Amino acid sequence: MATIYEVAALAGVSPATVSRVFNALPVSEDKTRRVRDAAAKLSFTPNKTARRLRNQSSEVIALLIPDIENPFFTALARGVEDRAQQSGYSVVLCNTDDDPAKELRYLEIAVAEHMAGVILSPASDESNVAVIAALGRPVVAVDRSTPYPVDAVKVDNRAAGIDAATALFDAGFRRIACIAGPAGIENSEERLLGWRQVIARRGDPADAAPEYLQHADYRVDGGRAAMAALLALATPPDAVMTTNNLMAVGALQVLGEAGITSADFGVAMVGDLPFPTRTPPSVAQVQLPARHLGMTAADMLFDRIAGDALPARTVVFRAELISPALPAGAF
Amino acid sequence: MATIYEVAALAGVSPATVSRVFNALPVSEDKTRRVRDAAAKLSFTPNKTARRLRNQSSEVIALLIPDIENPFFTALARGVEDRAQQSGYSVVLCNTDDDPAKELRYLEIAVAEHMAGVILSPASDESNVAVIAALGRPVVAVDRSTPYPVDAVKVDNRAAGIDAATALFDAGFRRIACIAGPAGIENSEERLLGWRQVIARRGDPADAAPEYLQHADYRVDGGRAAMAALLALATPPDAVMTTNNLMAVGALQVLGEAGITSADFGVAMVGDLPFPTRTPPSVAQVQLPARHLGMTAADMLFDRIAGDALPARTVVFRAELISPALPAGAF
DNA sequence: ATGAAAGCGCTAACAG
DNA sequence: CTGTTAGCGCTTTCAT
Repeated sequence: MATIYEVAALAGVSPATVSRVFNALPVSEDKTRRVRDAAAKLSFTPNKTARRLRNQSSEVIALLIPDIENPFFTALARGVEDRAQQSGYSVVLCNTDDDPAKELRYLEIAVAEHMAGVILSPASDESNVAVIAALGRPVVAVDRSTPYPVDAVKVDNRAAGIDAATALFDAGFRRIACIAGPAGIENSEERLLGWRQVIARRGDPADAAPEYLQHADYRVDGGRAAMAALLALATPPDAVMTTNNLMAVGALQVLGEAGITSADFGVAMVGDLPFPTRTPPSVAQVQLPARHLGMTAADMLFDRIAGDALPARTVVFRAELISPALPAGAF
Repeated sequence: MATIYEVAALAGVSPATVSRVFNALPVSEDKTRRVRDAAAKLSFTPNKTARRLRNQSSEVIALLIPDIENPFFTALARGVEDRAQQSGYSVVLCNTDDDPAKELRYLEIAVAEHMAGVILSPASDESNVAVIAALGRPVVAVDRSTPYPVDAVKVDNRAAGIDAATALFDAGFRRIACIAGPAGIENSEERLLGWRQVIARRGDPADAAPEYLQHADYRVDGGRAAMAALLALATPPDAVMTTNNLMAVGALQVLGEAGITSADFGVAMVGDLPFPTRTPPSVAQVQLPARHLGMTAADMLFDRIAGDALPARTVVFRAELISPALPAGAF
């Protein structure tokens, strides 16, 4: 790894001039060429660590997501990455496991590593965004928001919940259960609210049971457990909606194992069924624009990095219902 | 952000002593306490960038994978991450898109950013591992190997291909097609070889057709296109195996759209069907220990970082066939 | 337009 | 055990 000193010596200029050439500052044409030649000969690459120490900032942003194994978040990550690439930034992907401690650790790393900014999907309301925002580093919340006033990109979760529940009602189901995410995760709470609203407005109280609301973690096994509990009820529901994609996968697995088909049982979800092998899958999906969320969050972050100092904004996307002709047969 | 100088001043010691305390070097108990108190009061965190510039190394490793949206690679990433966490390292996840140029860019970043090591799934045979290995930074190849002599963790791809093809034969299928990955990607070539071997050994030449071998990219749409091409043949196959998970998803989609069930058509894959909604899915899967690959690669990398200088090793895992009672009905 | 020199925050000799 | 000091490689005044 050659340094600017070696390049300077070879080119017969000062280190400062080498630096200027690599930072597109005014340098005479002649010297510019000599520096470039020398740099090429030595295959010189500016040392980013030194530059970072000097500048107190780097061209790296952190993306903190709760579950790297959830296709929703990987699609979101793709969106962020694509935009970052365009802007010459690298993305450090961190998996928080929805663990506030892990999240805090990564936020501190982001500070200590002089990252240019952070995009995160907060693990909880107490997510310590202040840690990083206090240092003047831009932060954008994505998919979930935080009490701390920073930019945010989300979907209209209430509407998404309403759409999912409505699709089941419209298909003729009446005892509609809901498998919600962990209490305290904002987007799940909102989607759940949409379900409640539809039940209250269109349902018959006789069709409702408190057990029709199940809470689970946001993963496949959580969906499985919740669905099993629902089927074990004295009067099981005749349909279920889930507040995310992976819990729907678990629910469908359990339904399949119980030999129940979509002729008997409605399924709707907020999110996209990941890697479906049949088309159309006989479940209603309220599709989330994951990739766009990521792209938009990245755009906002780069605006902030560029110095934009307007008050915090929130962008809300509307999710789109893809409803098959329910009921349809096997799932 | 306080510095060691401020901490030193407050504690009444020299900066070097502060440094020593934070690096667990011998310091008297009294001063240690004073330093810790002062550091706490100033909420001092060592500046990692400065440390990195000084040490020419950091506690960050890079993980380069070809497709972050493929659950196989996210599971692998989880394995790496878990081990890294245990060892106090952070993981920078980079998505190469199987693009050698992007890959090279990330490798150069890994060097310039003073990362402690790299785990990568090479995009091609020409992957310029030399760039990083030449600098004495450890590199471990995972899932795919490279001509450059570095540590590697892989699966027995030939055996996996044989297992997949054999499962279809054993289920009574005879005109067995293969949807292989891009030519030049080692693991696909090996799995394909397994298929060839089974066909040659057990098949009737009359049942074979050159068109039964299709090449596609490693993604869902590639699998779709290849499956459509197979179904359009004058004499279509009666079964297909794919050399990865996502292409199988695409193939299954097309079969479903064509109204073909597993009673008529066998499907096998090297890899795991991601997020299946029915159990057991009526396809044969040769399951890949993705997470273990990641964990093992990380372990090897940390060994190297710790100074292990033995000749390059390759660890090969054996994949495990999960075969349903084929044929079974709807996919 | 260009060079000399200071310093970002930390660690590792080297003295003591 | 502890303090002093010299950099790691780069950017940026401040002169020229």
